[in-house]
Amino acid sequence: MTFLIYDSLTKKKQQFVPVDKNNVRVYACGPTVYNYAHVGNARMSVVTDLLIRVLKTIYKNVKFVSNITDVDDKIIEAAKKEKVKIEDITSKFEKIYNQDMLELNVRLPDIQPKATEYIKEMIIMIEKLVQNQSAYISNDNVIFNVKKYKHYGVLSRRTKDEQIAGSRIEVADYKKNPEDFVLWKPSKEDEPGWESPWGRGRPGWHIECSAMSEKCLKTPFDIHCGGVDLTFPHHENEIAQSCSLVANDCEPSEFSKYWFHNGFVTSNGEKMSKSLGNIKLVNDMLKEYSGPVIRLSLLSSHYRQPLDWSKKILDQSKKNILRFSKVLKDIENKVDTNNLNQNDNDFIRALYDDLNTPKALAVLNGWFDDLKKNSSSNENLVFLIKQALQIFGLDIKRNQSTNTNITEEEKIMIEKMIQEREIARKNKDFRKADELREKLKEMRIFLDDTSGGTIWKKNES
RNA sequence: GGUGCGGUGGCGGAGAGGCUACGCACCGGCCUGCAAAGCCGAGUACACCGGUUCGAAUCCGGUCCGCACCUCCA
Repeated sequence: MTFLIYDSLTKKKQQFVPVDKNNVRVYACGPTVYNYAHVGNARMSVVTDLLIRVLKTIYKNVKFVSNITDVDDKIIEAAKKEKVKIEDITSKFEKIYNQDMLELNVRLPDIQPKATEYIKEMIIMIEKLVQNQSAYISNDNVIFNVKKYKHYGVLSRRTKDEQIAGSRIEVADYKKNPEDFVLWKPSKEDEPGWESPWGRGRPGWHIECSAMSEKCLKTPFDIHCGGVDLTFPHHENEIAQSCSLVANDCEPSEFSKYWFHNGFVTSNGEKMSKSLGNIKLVNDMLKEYSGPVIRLSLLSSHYRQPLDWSKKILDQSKKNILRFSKVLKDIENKVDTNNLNQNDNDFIRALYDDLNTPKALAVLNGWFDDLKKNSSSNENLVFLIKQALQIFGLDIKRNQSTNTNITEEEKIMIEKMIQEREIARKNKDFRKADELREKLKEMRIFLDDTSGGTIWKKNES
């Protein structure tokens, strides 16, 4: 089976051939931790998590590294505003980020390096770039000279000159070229800083990923992931830095072989932005929807397509998850999937075609239908479904609602009302029975008359 | 102005020269005291205009519209 992956460097679907099939290596640009994670962050994490799960069906050893950016101007700003220490902000939001992602069943990366722990590596890298004249010092900043790298612009398909007219680039006067970027900048007294050959300062944004990916994975590695918005300038600059360490004309693929970018999330058709106040936080959504529901929503369209986030998409996923869980209840412990691995089926074939999740979902739906028709007697089907859900990362059991936040008193009252309704039903006093159903509904208690008696659920999901 | 991605039924969303996915909603039927769930069934589609072809939603040319990036952003 071959895995096809769309490579944004060549702008084509490519057959995935690892650098070393015994050690497949993937890097993803992680979050800057100064705020709660939003749906956009979540999409990147979930999609990358799926990529890793799929790669693991083919390759035994897959090493996944995704960083935490814990030094950045936005963090400094946030700390100033809150009047707390930088570390208080970063450690708080790092924890929240990982917790939120865990709720979405995103596995932790094998290594989650923090930028501040790799300052030494960054300095060494910058020194080399200064030495080989890829970078220059100006106004106490170390700046990368974009003109020195032959392939600058290949990833984003931009030539330096054509985008300047009409763009919003403001050229800092200490730069030789407008798109030159900062590798190292001086820090003020009250800003975090490290001693360096250029005085006390801190790294620019891009160098951290070059340093951490090199250190944790060794270059060239296989896949570099991130949101589309990172293609320019972040990834373009990463390529320039990392490749310039080797040679001025070093091919971009000598850094990472494939580039994997997920599409943007909009909110009700609009870009999520602070000014519009429409940033959807994972943390908030988890109060209303379960992890699997959010995860399924994020995977319901192809990862490269734009995704418009709305209540509708969540409600739709919620129904689908509910439907799955109903069927699943009957087959609970039928087959142990732990040590099984069968990857020659339509579901996996869809995923091997550049992670076609909608198609894979369609296959899964078909299996659920078959299973219902064969009254859960087909062991192979049960196995396939369980494996598929595992690869998708949908832990549906976790979705099952429990009536936990209900007090004993409420419980007694509810059960009393249900009993009352039972009596009314037996006496064919259906008007009273319906009244009781309505009353409970107003309390968000939903009744379900089954052959085994009436069961109830609060705010059913 | 430059770059990239799109416009598919009421909605979400794959596909990609003939077999017209899939899900949600809606409608009809079965079931049910009524609901819910489940089951069975029906319907509606490929932005526009040309062209190529026996045949185009799918290829080619043009037009219109949307989104994102070019500044921090996943």
